[in-house]
Amino acid sequence: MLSFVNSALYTGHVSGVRARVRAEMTDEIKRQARLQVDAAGASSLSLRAISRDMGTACSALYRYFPSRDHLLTVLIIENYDALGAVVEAADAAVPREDLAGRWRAAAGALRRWAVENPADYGLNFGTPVPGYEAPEDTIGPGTRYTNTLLSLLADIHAAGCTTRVTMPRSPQLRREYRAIRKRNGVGVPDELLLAGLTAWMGVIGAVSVEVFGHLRNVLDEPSAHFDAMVSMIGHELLGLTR
Amino acid sequence: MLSFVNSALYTGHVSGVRARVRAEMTDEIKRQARLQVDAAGASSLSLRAISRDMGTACSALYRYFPSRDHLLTVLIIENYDALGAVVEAADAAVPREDLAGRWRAAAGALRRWAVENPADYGLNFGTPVPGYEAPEDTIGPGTRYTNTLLSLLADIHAAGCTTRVTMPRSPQLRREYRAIRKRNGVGVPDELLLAGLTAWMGVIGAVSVEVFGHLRNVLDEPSAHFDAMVSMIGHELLGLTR
DNA sequence: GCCGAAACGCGAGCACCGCTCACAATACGG
DNA sequence: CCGTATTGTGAGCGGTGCTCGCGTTTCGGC
Repeated sequence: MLSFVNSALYTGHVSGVRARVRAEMTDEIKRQARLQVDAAGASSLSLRAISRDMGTACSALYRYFPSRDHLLTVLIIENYDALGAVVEAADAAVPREDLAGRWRAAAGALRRWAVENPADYGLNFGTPVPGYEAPEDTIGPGTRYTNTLLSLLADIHAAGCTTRVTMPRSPQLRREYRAIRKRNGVGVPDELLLAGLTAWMGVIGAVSVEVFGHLRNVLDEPSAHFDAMVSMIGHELLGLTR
Repeated sequence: MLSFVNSALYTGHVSGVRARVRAEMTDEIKRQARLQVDAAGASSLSLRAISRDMGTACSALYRYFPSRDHLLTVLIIENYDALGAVVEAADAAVPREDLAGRWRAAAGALRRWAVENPADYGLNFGTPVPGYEAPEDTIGPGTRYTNTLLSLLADIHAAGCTTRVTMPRSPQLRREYRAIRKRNGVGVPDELLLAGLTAWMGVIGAVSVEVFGHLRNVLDEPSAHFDAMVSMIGHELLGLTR
């Protein structure tokens, strides 16, 4: 992790005083950056402010992160990783045969992480900077939480749950789904894939709408609706009969 | 519209040379701002760059918009209005008794507007600035496209369509839905409200995920999946039998 | 028609930002 | 032990939002 960042800056040995100090410094920069992001959002993250808080020259930070964007990229990667860990843990805490419970747990964990870390959620799932191409390093961690959902989908299929969802006659869409199956190595039928993608987008939409403040004059306590929606999606779309 | 902005700056009569020039100037600023937002995103909107393009002093712009945030707020309001118009037109272009067609048209119009104006969509539905409270003026236009969906929901209920969705035993959620009915004057039963909110969040999630680039390695052409998802939601959740 | 007041355009200026660079100090490895 | 690579420093460049005082222009009431 973080390879692309440090490889361009530091190629020395990992042992020795210097390497340890460097690691501490890097961690402290990230810690301060996270404080700023949580306090005032990613858009107002300032390397100069970090340097002030740390008592160093602002130019010194560029020895550790080549640019503000690279620092933000590292935070994004760590966010994806943290979200992935949270969703995986929630899924793993439920007996594997309780498919509806696992679905609710995974979706609820995603929402809880987002609500507890709104700025981080906004950094990863909000408006991207135009022209900002997600570096390779973000792809791996970025698929961690979706892989949990995909595995759950595979288990749903393996358990013999059948969705009521029907697939439209669209060769193009069938080709897309075939590519997804091949890329991820899951043998989920088209209907369940359609239902699963819809479930995923529904959760992302519900969380985004809540975290980004669009429910202010709609729902007082969005959690009750979220739980009802997730259960309903599991029942009506994913075919989880209980 | 724009009342809160201009009321603090200009209270003169609407006739006369000065008022006309002022209106032209205001429009030109907004035009240039929109060019910048579309080109490089809202985060890099610069009043100084606008002043350079217009050949005026940067301080002159503050006679028209008291701050960069106010200018962005005006753009947000206009975006909500444009989105509302697009969704309303799409809904109105379908025979009122074709409920499934209206649902597909409205959802498709929202997505099309978002895909054609990604920066604008990001400005309204993406990461908000922490601490940024949406001014009163944004609430009205912001509910325009949701009102279309609510009316459609009411027509679905009036047409006798019954959703398969069942409501959980949650007094709190029932209270929330009662408040929504009272606030919007629609007599939609709890089950259909749950289905409708889920449908809305599903659409927002699908569009956000696409526009914000999270489908890059998932779907080559998201429109096919979006159409399938919207039809499926109409059939399975909203109870549109055809 | 005139004259005070309101609105306007302008430029300098403040504090902040990301980022670069030459230079001095330091720790490491051969 | 000494050359070299790494690090910290401060000045500096061009950019940003925003403020303020000034002179000019336009408007509205007398």
